[in-house]
Amino acid sequence: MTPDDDRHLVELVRSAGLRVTAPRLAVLRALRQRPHADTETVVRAARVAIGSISSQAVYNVLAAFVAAGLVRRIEPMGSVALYELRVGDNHHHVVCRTCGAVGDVDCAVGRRPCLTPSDAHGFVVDEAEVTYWGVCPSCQAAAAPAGSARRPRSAPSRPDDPRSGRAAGRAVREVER
Amino acid sequence: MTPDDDRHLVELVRSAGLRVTAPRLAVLRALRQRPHADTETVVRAARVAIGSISSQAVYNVLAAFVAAGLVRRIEPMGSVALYELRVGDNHHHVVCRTCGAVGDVDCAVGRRPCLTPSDAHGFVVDEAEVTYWGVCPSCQAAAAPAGSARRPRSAPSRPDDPRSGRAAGRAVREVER
DNA sequence: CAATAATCTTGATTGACTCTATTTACTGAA
DNA sequence: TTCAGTAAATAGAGTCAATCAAGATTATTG
Repeated sequence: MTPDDDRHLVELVRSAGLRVTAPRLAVLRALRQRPHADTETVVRAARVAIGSISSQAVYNVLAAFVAAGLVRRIEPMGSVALYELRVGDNHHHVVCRTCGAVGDVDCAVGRRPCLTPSDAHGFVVDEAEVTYWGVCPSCQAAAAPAGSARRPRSAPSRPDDPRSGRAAGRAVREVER
Repeated sequence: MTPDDDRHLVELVRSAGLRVTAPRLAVLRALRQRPHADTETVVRAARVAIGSISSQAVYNVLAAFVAAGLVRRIEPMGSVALYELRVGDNHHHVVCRTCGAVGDVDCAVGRRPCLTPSDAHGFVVDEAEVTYWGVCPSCQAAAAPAGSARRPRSAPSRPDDPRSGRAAGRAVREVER
C-alpha cells in the first residue's frame, strides 16, 4: 500500500494495455493480501480500500486481468472460482478436504507442461494442471484425539467433501508459504 | 442393454447397498454410453430409456452413486460437473480448450497418489488430480490451413477458453479411448 | 480541453444445483 | 403373498455465482 507498491501496480496494469483505475488497483491489492481469493472476498477488500465498488465491476476487472494474463483463475471442485496473482510459472495447488484451505505448490518437474500424459489421444497438450487433495495441518490437529488442539470451525470426518457436491459457501482459508 | 449387462448393473447397485430402481439403472446405462456426461445429458438419455424421470432424481442418483463410490464426479474448469463410471484407478483427464472434449488418461506414475508435491505445507495428501489442457485432434484439423478438413461447430482460435469464465453451456464431446 | 472508447453502475436474468415436503415403490419379514 | 418400514422419486420453490444489457462515468490521447 506504499506509494512504491502502487507505482508498481499501476505499471503492471498499464503494461497489460489496460486503463488504470481505482477499482483495478484495489483488486490487485486485495489479491496481494489474499493469494487465493474468491470474488466476494475481493469485493469486500476493495470496498474497505476505496469505499465503494459494484461487485459487477470486480467481475469485470478480474475477467480483464485473467484475459490479460495478470491474474490466474482456479476452480478447485466444490469451490467457487478463486483468483491469484502468481502467474506464469504454472505452479499447482493443495486443497484441504475439510476446510478448503488452499496452498501453492511448485511445479514438480521442471517448468510448464511439467507432465506428459501417457496417451493423450492425439491432443496437443500445453498445460498440466495439478490439484493435490488432502488435509491441512490445522484440520489434522482438530481431528486428532480429543482435547489436544484448537479446531477449525468444521467437525472432523468429512462433512464437506467436495466430491459429494457443491461446497456450502465455505470461506477460503490461506496457507502460508 | 442386454439382459446380461443389466444383471451386472443390478449387482453393481445392490453391492453398494443401494436399492435397485429403473432410474438408477438408466443412469448407469447412460454413463456407460457417455463416459463423461453432465447431468443434463444423463437426464436426456435416461428419459429416452425409461420414458420419464425428474431431473431431480438424476441429481439424487448421481449424488448417491458418487457417495457410494460407483461413480466419479469431475469438474473441469469452465464446465459443469461431469460424471464417469471409471473409478478406483485415479486416472486423469485431457480436456480440449476449443470444444471441451474430454478423454481419459492413465495415471502416469504407478498408482494413486501418482505424484508427490515438492512442499505440501504440512498437508497430508491422499490424491493428486491432474487435468491436461490442449486441443483435440478434430479441433486441430479445424484450425489447420483452410479447406483441408471438416470442422467442429465452434470457430478456430479460442472463443470459449474456460480460463476466461464459465463455459457457454457447450456440449461435452467424447474422445474415444 | 474536448473527443472517444474503455470502464463502472444498476438491475434484470440465467442456470446449475439445493432444499423441503409429499408420494411412490423396493425390500425384508411375517 | 402380503405388509409394513424406509429408501427413493416427484414436484416445486429457492439459492447463489456468474452473466448480460444499457446507460452514466472517466481514463486516455491529441
